[in-house]
Amino acid sequence: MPDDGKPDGRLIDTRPSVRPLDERRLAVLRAIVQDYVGTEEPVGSKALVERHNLGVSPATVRNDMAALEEEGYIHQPHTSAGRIPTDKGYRLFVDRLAEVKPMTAPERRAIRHFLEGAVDLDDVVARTVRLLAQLTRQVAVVQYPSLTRSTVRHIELVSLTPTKLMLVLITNTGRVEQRMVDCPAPVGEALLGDLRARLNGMAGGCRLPEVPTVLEDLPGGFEPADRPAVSTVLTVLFEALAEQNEERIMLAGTANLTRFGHDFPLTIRPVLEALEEQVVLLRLLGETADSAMTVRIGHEIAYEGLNSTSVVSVGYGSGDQSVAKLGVIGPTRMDYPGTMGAVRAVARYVGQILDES
Amino acid sequence: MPDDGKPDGRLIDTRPSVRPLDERRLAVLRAIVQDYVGTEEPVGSKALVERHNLGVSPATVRNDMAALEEEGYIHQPHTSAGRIPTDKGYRLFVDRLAEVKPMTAPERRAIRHFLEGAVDLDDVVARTVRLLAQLTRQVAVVQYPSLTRSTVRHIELVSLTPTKLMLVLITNTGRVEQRMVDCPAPVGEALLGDLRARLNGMAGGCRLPEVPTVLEDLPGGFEPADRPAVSTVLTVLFEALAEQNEERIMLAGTANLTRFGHDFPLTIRPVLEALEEQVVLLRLLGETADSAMTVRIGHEIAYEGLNSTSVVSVGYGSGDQSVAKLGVIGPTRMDYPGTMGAVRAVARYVGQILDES
DNA sequence: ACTGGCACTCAGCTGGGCAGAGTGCCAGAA
DNA sequence: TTCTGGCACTCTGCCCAGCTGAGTGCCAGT
Repeated sequence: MPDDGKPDGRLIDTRPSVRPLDERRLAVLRAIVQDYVGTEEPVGSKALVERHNLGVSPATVRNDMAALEEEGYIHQPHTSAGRIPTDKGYRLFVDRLAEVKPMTAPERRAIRHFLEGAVDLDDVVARTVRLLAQLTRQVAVVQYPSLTRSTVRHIELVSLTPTKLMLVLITNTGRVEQRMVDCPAPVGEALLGDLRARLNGMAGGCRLPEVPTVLEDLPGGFEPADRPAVSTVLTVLFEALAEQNEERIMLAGTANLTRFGHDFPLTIRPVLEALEEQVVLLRLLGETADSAMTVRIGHEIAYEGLNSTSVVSVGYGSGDQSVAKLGVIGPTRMDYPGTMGAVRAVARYVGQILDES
Repeated sequence: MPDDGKPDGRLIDTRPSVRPLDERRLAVLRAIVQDYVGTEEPVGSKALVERHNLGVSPATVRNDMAALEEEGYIHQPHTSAGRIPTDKGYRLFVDRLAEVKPMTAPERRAIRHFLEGAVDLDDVVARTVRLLAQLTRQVAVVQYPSLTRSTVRHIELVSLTPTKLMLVLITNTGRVEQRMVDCPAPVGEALLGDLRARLNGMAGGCRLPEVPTVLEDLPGGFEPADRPAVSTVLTVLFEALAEQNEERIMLAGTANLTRFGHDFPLTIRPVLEALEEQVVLLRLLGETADSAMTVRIGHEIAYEGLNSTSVVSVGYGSGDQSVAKLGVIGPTRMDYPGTMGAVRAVARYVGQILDES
């Protein structure tokens, strides 16, 4: 179907001088991507017209393909083979040619049901990551809800020996962090109780990043003799808060890497290496936009070992606040609409589950 | 070098009637294993005599090989190829022909130094598993120190709402477990303090499995009105203790799977799948003898997906008590002496580190 | 602007032939 | 009896050539 004058204010100039890709060419590209993703084999002009009914002849399609190749959207492994999409081709496909494929109602029910069985935060994350791996048949990554957006539910101090305390921080997302504190002087029960009460009174309900500001002046309210101990506790607490940006991640579905492709011994190695580096994964997820779904394709990914993969990621959270990210990693030739649908659906339901708990 | 009369009390009957494998044949088997592990290729008689100086001719070695094959220790992929060891051959090698290769002094220093940097239990385990993967160039598995052998350092109760408590259990191995408790009736501060004190007084220092016995009669010591709440807390505590047999595991070095062999797309898949199943890994480690090092080879492993791998595992712990297991998983054709040396050394040093903290 | 036809290219398969590694066996030496 | 050298045999792996088929680019014609 040709350009029949979309209301873009240029009805007269029906053929703007810059017309790199008309409708049919896009349709051809879309068809190439779909076929290649399905068959894993370079797709030729003849097969294309047979499988999709674009009402033109192979020769015409060949011309379009030549143009698409010229512009860098597809590429020929060797003369006289079919075409395969380039990273740029997938990019165009994702941006303009594909719609996120929504999950069916039974699928949605299954997701919800599966996640609802979780008993604690660990379990929620574990179930989510497995579910995502299974739905997409790819490698799934889920980041634990970050502490930076959560709030203090309770701070507990436990005396282990006269000078040794255990500091326990409990957040509203159910996460618990503990730290040892070596105090410079013995801490009595009275002081401990007082400190515990004041900590909770002042910081309870605060967002974690705000805690240092809120507690800044706390030592001043204590007897001079007690101040060193109080300061030590605070230091440790602040450290714990800061360190929480070093976040945890859970992984599943690595066995799906074996479905990567023919040449996979070469591709799979760097991917496995990348997956072992929490740092890499965290950076990967970190680059995800907060609300919208992010798709990074092949060389768009900064980390070299993942240049033959694509990453689909999105934030999830309770309410509309995103508290962490999740996503999947797969070969560039992946089913983008389906993957994006699954990722979106799972993110949505995890968010709901977190809300409820 | 022929049998020159070792003092085994049978100087006269130099050739006992049962002589399935004499010295040289064992030497041949040993040489085959060593070469095959090194080259990954079937090893022939000629190459053997060249590389190891068994002072005999290839023809003689051939005869020995025929005998070894007859007995099932080695096997020929096809006529006119060299031999490769069978699982049974590796077994014999490990049991009788190989010595655990001790780490060199610099290696030991490096291990120790690397582990000493750890800041908490998670970090110890994380470092251990990475270290082990790096040393052996295989997949490493480390089980978290089990709770069943550890003791109670502290039990903390925190009131979140009048009827909602948070129970925190801290063990001497540094592990922290928390549980929510929903009480049937409001719990006042006085009761909470009392309960906390009694819990710690009675259970502090106890081994975890003994805790239920020790605390059995606790509710009786409280006012009748408070007993339901106390019972609820105990129930949750006991649950937490029981659940801890569901232990955690950490994994590293999966990228080393790519060094598995030529045919690895087929082998690697079930292995990756197995590695994702904590249950499988736990059972694998569970079958490890408590003190001695265990080596399971190929089909000796109950789990089918791992039938082309070998597992070297050993317990580790503080003092001489084993609190958990660790090990590595690699192809059956692995460097057993080296791997065993590394596993043993790492286990030893983790034990020491745990002792110190 | 599209189509049919044509010549061309090239990967992948097939089959034959060859080299090399390795074996088993046997007769003779130690 | 045990080892050795020699010999014939069996394979796999590799190379080469030729063929087939899929796919292309181009061009002339509608």
